Amino acid sequence: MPELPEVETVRRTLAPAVGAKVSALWSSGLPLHMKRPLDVDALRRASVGASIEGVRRLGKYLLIDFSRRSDSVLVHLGMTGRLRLVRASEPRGAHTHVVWTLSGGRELRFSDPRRFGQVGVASRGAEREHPALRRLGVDPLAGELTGALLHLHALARRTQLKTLLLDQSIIAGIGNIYASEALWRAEISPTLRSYRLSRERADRLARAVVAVLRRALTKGGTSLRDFVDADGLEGNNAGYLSVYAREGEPCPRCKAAIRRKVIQGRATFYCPRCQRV
DNA sequence: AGACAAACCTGTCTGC
DNA sequence: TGCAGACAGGTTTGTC
Repeated sequence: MPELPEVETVRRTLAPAVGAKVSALWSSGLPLHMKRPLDVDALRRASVGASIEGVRRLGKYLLIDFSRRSDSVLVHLGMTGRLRLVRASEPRGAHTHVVWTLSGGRELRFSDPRRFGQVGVASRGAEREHPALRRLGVDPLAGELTGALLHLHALARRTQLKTLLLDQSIIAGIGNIYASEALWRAEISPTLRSYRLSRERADRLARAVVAVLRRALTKGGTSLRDFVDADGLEGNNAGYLSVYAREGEPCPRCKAAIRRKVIQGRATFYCPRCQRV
């Protein structure tokens, strides 16, 4: 579900939790990401008794910082994960796996039916040494993504361009929806071999990636089924998708029928006429 | 190097 | 109505 715009939307809607003090932590005890059990003790040490100082985002990961604690809480939403700020009186839905009890009668809850998400801790100030964050590439919303950089990485690889876009060690935050959308916007075929990407098209693609992510963010993210922000609100970007999940519909640019093709095991949508190899 | 499949899980939708 | 199968926004791991 959540790619960079969705994760950033969650981060922003968690702002009202800043300053809240954590009094307790509960866990379902079920393992999350890759069947690894939650380190509940580490989570408690990092958060219980402290106040939330801020929430940061690295790629699709969220980092929650606490006062006077050397570890931050690390959250990845996986496919169906939700991080919600609710009143403690609100009923706890199924698939709730971690709950932080906050001051002011509120709770921060992590739920995830498929349990592909992650909740853990990372050393504050040395987050980048965490295995999950060590190899993250540039952040497209931080102005770090340039055509030159994208071109450099593309030249070094022979893979299909869409696969390159999904590689978090190059650009952190693009997922399956926005990979298709950015390639459509840049008018480049998802199957183009990376090393054949011209510098000019790399510039265009870099701009397209940023534009597509920025617009999605202004719409509060894309909700196709599961995504909601910390307040439980769905995003409004789904209606602005040009090709994703629109197989057979006319291309908004040239009216040719949009096609679906599996690349790297993931559904990929593109216009066969105006996206050229 | 890279393509591919499977694995981790549950829910939903489709077609018979 | 029931059931099987396909599919889902992510990441890791293993095989060829």
